[in-house]
Amino acid sequence: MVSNNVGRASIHHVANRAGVSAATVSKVLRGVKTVKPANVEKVLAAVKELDYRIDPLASDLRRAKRRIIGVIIPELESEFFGRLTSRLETLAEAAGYSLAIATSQESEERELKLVERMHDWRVAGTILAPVRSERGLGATAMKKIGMTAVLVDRVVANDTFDTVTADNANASAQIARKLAEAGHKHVLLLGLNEVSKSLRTRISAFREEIEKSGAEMKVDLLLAEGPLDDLRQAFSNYLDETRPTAVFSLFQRGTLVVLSEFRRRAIQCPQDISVVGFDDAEWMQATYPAVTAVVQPIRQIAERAFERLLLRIETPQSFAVCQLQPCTFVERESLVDLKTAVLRPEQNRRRHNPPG
Amino acid sequence: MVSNNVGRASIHHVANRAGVSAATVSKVLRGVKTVKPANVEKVLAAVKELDYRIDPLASDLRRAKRRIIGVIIPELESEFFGRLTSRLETLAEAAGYSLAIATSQESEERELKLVERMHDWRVAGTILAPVRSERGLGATAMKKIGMTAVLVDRVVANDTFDTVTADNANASAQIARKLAEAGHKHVLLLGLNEVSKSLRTRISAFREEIEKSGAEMKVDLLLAEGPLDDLRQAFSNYLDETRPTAVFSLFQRGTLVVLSEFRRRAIQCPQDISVVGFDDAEWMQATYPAVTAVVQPIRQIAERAFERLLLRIETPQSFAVCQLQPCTFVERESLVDLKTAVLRPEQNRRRHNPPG
DNA sequence: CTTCATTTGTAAACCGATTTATTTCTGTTT
DNA sequence: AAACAGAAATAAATCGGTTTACAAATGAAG
Repeated sequence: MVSNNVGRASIHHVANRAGVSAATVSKVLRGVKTVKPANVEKVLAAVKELDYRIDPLASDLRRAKRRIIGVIIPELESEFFGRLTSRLETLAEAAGYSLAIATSQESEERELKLVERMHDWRVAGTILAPVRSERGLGATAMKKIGMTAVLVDRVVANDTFDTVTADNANASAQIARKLAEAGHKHVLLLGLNEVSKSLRTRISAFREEIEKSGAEMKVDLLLAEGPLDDLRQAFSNYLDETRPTAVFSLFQRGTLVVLSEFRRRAIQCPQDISVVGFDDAEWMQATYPAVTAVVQPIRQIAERAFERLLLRIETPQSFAVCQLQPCTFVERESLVDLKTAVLRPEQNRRRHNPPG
Repeated sequence: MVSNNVGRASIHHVANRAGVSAATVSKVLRGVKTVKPANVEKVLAAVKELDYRIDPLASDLRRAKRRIIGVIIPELESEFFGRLTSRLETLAEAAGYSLAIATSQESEERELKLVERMHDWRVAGTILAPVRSERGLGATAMKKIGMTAVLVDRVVANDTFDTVTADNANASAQIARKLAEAGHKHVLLLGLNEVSKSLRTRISAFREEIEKSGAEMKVDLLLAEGPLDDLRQAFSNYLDETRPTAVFSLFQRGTLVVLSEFRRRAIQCPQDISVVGFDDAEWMQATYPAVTAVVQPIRQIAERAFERLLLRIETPQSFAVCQLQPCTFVERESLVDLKTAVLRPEQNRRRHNPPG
């Protein structure tokens, strides 16, 4: 029986050509040993002649487990998730899986839909970087469904799923300590998307560290939901009435907002206000000034997450582990020690007047 | 006959529950009208009770065309392809397709493998952003296979595939004109990955424009294959012996190399050397100085490409079209007019000595 | 009350693979 | 040469759907 799928040979074509049954072809291709060498030859020849390749989806259908791993991330436009996904792709391929990548676009409703889609696709497992946290719509649905999954990035420990994330708390506390030691007595924490677990962790860890250490510091917090411009506006309003000695941006694009607003207002950084950013980017070495930042261990997050997922796919695990990957810290120019710094205002003026 | 796939109801379960045949269930679900309302009710009820959802892969298997569109891009770590992919995802979903995203990691061999994988997956069509050009390994294989595809970004017109790309030539010529008009008589073109068609177009268009206009300008070209650090080194060596009046970086990360090398050497931009970048990024407004750049119409590229692909999937087209999407231009601070600018060196010194 | 034309419903084939249960082919051993 | 064990090959069932071809039910016309 020869089918009608234009241009593409099926296993039956090969069987015909080789004068054997489809079952034999399947065996040869999967390397089952119980085939006479002469027949192996014939099959291989037919495969070559017909340019035959297994249809992995048809194959998976019968095997009842698909060699596809779902990846759901909030967005693809920042370096963080791009890098993460890229690394996951490499790992997945090495393990014989393909990736089904989808972005929730920072929407929990969409996240839920995507979880369902992954379920429909019968993926072997899913790596979810939730919009919100391990209690969000997506993760909740996964739990109900009983999906094999690992949660990354905007999560904390959880008793259903393995979680892998940067050690936000530690990194944030470290920044708090540094700022306190550098004599900063008034710091603004700047964030977006209050809903993200990572952000909340960064905020609370900062506060707790200050409290614990007994340092004398006023900590302001500025958050804005929705588009980045809202945050820009809020930050601008804030600066109209307050001048902290340092700003700690809790996410990458926030750092950009800070820098560009400083520029617009001709605020000198770090002389007037210091800046530290959570989440490093390549461009931070080229800004004015170069930004001191926390760098997240993206590679490690990807690797640990994938490792756990594979483990769970292959052997059902009894309890969930929570892995915190340590961040590192790049010291550049944007953060000064108020106690030791001797500021020479004359040399620090920028030449351009702020545009507009 | 009730199957064994744990936890998941199949169409047969639903048929049983509703007391009809699987064929009827299929019809109801696909909205075929020839089903008695009473049966529609029963099926819908059973679907809800069993939480049934069609397995799209099994469904596609029989339909012989899969509702999956392949996307092959060189990398996911830069804004450009992240944005492009994101947009494509939205478009694909609106049209009832899922995306299979894969990165060639700037390797043509990998690109070829991915084309083959997409073919194995029997995708309805593929959008390829080639590592090299419309004549690279991937596109060649696609042609041989007879795959429905659209080529984007690093391509020019082609008689087999539709191509969609930024109008590199025009944008580059425009930069050439601007530089000439601003009195720059010695310009360095800085690029990576000589193999990319876009880059080659940008270079040749620049040269041709200068030649055509008869402007008097020395044009140097610096390229480096492989890692970015090679380019950094090459650029550093170049600066040891030459000082152009302007650098035109032909790609985004090149602009970063230029800026950081300037910083290291305490070269004043734009007073000592001007900079223009191809491919804008959000961070370019926060660098020192803010970078004047060409911005690529990513959204439009995604939309035109998807539109053409859909057209080809639905009705085989006879001949290929080539769409050039116009770029725009953001004027910021890094490019000066040598004829009018009055430079005041005293105010332009940066305060920090270059590190190291 | 037939007869014929429509609707509506379903059994069975099919998509392209894998897996099972069974048959056929070997090669020994009596 | 018959009997039997082990190896190799295959027919058929299966995965979860869709589609086809035909049968059954319904309705209208004669």
